[in-house]
Amino acid sequence: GTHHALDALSQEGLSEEPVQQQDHTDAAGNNGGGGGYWEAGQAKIKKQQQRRRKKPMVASAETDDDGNEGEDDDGMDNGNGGGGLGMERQREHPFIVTEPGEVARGKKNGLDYLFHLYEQCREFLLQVQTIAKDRGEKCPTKVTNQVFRYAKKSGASYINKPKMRHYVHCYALHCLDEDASNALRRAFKERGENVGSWRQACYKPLVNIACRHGWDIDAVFNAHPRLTIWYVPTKLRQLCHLERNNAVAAAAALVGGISCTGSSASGRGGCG
Amino acid sequence: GTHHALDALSQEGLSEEPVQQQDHTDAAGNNGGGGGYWEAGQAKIKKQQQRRRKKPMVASAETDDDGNEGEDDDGMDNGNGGGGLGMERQREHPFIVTEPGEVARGKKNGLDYLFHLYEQCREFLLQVQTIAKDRGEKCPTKVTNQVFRYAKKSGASYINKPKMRHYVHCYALHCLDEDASNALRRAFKERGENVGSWRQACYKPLVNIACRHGWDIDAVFNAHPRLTIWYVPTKLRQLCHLERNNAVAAAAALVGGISCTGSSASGRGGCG
DNA sequence: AGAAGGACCAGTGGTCCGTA
DNA sequence: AGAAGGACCAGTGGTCCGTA
Repeated sequence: GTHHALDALSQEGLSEEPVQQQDHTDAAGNNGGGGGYWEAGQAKIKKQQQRRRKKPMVASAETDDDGNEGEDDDGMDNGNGGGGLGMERQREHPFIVTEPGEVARGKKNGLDYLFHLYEQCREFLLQVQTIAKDRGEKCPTKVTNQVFRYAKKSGASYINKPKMRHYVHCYALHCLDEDASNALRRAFKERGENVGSWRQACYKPLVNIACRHGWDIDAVFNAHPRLTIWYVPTKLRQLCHLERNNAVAAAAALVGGISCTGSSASGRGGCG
Repeated sequence: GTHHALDALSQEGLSEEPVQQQDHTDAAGNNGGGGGYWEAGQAKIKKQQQRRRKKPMVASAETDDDGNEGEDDDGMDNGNGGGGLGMERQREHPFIVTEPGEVARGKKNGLDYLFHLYEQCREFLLQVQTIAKDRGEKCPTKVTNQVFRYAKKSGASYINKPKMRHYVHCYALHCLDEDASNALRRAFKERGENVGSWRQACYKPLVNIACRHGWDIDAVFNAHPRLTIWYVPTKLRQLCHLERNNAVAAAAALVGGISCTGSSASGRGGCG
């Protein structure tokens, strides 16, 4: 692998939080009843669902650093029932908006490091693929749960699914238009914006790229070798769809009452 | 769609069975504990798992033919709580081994009809894809649960997942080498073999095809436009893997103690 | 307040086994 | 016995929300 100097950067001075322990006594179930698939992508219906509140947990303990203890098998050791009391689990430093090449100071991580995590995931996927092919098992083409599990088992405990999914579109912009990505970083750093607003701002240039490719954001992802292994984020997909509809409506307004020729949905309006 | 005269054939004189009703009171759960992913593909370990026995059900009722009742929405109506008593649900006729072009007599279905079901699934997938693209939702590339649900909703109640998965490799042979498939059908019909043994016999020629493509059965499926939408069956994948290992072992035996040059795993032995 | 990530949940892939 | 398919289950994709 091409393990990078950046790896070391994130390891110094991690934030800490008390370790939690989960009791697995509640069975999930409830596969009965309603909800069609088609409704899922629609509007905000599902957002209204009640979620069972997680009950506050008792602070507990486990030995951290469950890296490679030399198990020869790939079975997950999800035995959380580690030993002593009072240990604290580390949590990654929060990201801040940094310029390209800039190393974050203090208990922060920079965006070069964020993007490097995506490269690491890609390497883990490649390893999982190699193993799967060798064993004659089905071979993942995307960064799946299996890959995240493999990364964790390989000691990369700082990689996790919610984080990687959260920033996928930022990485996408970095891959697809590095100049635009760099300019955005510099602008948001200068304005003193936080990571959340930088992240939000990454959507728009991507929607414009999709526009230039007939609004097919999947095709955009699949055309890029480092991006094709990532699922297109739901929100980005929805934004592209909304903008396409806007473009279609604008085009329709232009022609007024004249009947549609059938090419308007894929017609080129302005792409931002 | 290219709806076919074969569709009608399966509709006359279906077998019957009493309708069952499922109570959803048992919650599944049990997500605690062991079992790593990697073990799943390995050997027969998982086969030993105990399965909870389903308790015998009370015979109940529902109105059949839940085809297009004119719902304008795609939500599943999985309300099983239909009306009158004493109705009986129909079950498809069993398949028999037929020659190409031969129509099954009596309460049987022939193999042309079986293969036609795969073409119908493909059409349903194409429709699902069209709808998904139009809505800006993620677009399936394979025949998924969603497609089976759509097929059922569209009135094709004779299509179901276990059946289609069961015979996928038979359809694969039909796609990849129609002459060999036809010859096999004729031979097995002549010998009076049942569908099960014909189905078993379809594996071997496919393994030979995989052999000629460097044992990459996924590549074989993906190279064929009508086959790429089907998941490679687990058993076929395993057979290809086993045969590859045999070929490697045989090659290794030939060279004896001489050190490996690294090309043996993909080297060409005989392909049957 | 802004942010990281454990853990949850609906719906999936896969196929067993109660059914006839 | 041979076969069709309802229904189950482990592990997935997706992300909420309790946490700090």
